[in-house]
Amino acid sequence: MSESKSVNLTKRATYELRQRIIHGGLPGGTRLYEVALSEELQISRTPVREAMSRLAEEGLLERAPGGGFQVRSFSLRDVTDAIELRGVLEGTAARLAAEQGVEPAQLVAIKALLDRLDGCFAPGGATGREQIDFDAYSELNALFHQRLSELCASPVILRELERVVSLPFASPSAFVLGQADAARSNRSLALAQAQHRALVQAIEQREGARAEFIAREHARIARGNLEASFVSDPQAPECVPGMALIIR
Amino acid sequence: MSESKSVNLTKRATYELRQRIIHGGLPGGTRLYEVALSEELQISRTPVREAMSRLAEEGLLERAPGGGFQVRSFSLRDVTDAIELRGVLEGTAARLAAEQGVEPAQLVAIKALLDRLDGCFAPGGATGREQIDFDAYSELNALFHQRLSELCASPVILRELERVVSLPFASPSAFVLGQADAARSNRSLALAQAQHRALVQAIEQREGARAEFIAREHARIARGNLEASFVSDPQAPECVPGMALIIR
DNA sequence: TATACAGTAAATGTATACATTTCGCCGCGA
DNA sequence: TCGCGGCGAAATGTATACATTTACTGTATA
Repeated sequence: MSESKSVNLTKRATYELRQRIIHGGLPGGTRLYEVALSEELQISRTPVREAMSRLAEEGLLERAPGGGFQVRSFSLRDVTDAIELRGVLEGTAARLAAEQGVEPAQLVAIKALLDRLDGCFAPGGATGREQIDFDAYSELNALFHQRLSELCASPVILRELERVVSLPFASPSAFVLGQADAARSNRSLALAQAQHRALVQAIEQREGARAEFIAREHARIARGNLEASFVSDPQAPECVPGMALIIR
Repeated sequence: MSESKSVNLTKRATYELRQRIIHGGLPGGTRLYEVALSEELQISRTPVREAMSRLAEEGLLERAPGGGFQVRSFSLRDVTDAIELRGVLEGTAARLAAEQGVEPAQLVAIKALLDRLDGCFAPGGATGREQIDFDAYSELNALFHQRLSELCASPVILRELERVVSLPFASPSAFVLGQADAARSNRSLALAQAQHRALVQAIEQREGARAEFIAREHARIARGNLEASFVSDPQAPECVPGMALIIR
């Protein structure tokens, strides 16, 4: 608990509320009352209000009709669409990067990331089953997607992409961790990594359409994993952050 | 000036600031100071602050590094990208609509809009040059794009689309009005209307890929008009709302 | 001359009192 | 029983005093 730093109260309130929303402390649809929250957080109404405003900007809250805020709730369809949207936007970024061409240094850097991602697949030894370092993969994967998006050098595209990705279940690494079915998980990640390589190759060879569609297909893995999560444990797949937001 | 209604002060401040930003009273990059603005608008700091927060959410302001806000400024490239992004998102909406299929009633409604758009092209009589009702076209065009986006029945997609379109120069009707070159303008609008029809046809026939790419190409008309505006009058094409935001 | 530091003015951040609006509840009447 | 209307509690909206942070500027020292 190092959140009670000397940073300002708005940030504290923002952080605290975000945590509660993502982890299910404030389920989707919950109305947030300024007075109640400020008493609970021991922070006056002004920063709490400001925090809510920022979380609305972030997409976790929505403004209620007669003023005030409530926790945004997402149907399974909404989540599917958000992932699809990420695929479309990443695809656009990749296409633009391919069309415009990218700095050699950036290509070198992103290829280095590819190699590091490969390093997460430890040789399985005699068992034949690879042991995957999920935490490292998850982190590097997020970084890879970030760098990939930056290749298009478009602040406008990047901004919207960041916005979509800020929804926890739509982020590229949302479904990496804690999948119930280990075998399925290994297959997903191997396929995903193959797509990562193909994407970089397409951009390097300036194949815009190919890059775009690989990125879209890549996002479909997440979509598949989401649906698998719901099938395997429709009750509470709490492994995935932000799952609490999804109404069942 | 009916803006000094009895609505609350936050809305007044939001409206007033938005107007100033769009019409160039507050050029891109301008830092907004709460105290100065609240004195000028005769409104206390709290609603002014709230208004700035909302305009940041809208994309017209950005949060400055050390706190506070400044007017967002857009390069020509940013505007181009925003229009491209609109094309991509409208394309996605159209594709999803085609893939899922839409209610017959909605198709009927949007076809009625197509007919009304046709009505804006008055027969040119003996001159052979059509007289176009630009204002009516502009309004119907905006409505058409709105309805078209709604066909995909996806709140998530619609939300992001609304966000992009809220940038005045990225809206579908941004470049309809006040084009310097009348002949060019007529050609654009006729082409655009042909694309409108093709789009609806593609959706009706469930041709997702076709619908997507027509929508993208459709947005390219706006991009072309933007570039034409800059070539014809690089100084101050004040005809297009939001043009003041673009740094030259 | 450049840099670092301190002082100060002005900005944003915070708390809170007060104003206004909203919404639900209750009672009255048709 | 249903609907309308007003009353009241509780919510958000607003103003403002005060706190804190930031950033600039001027000066002193290396």
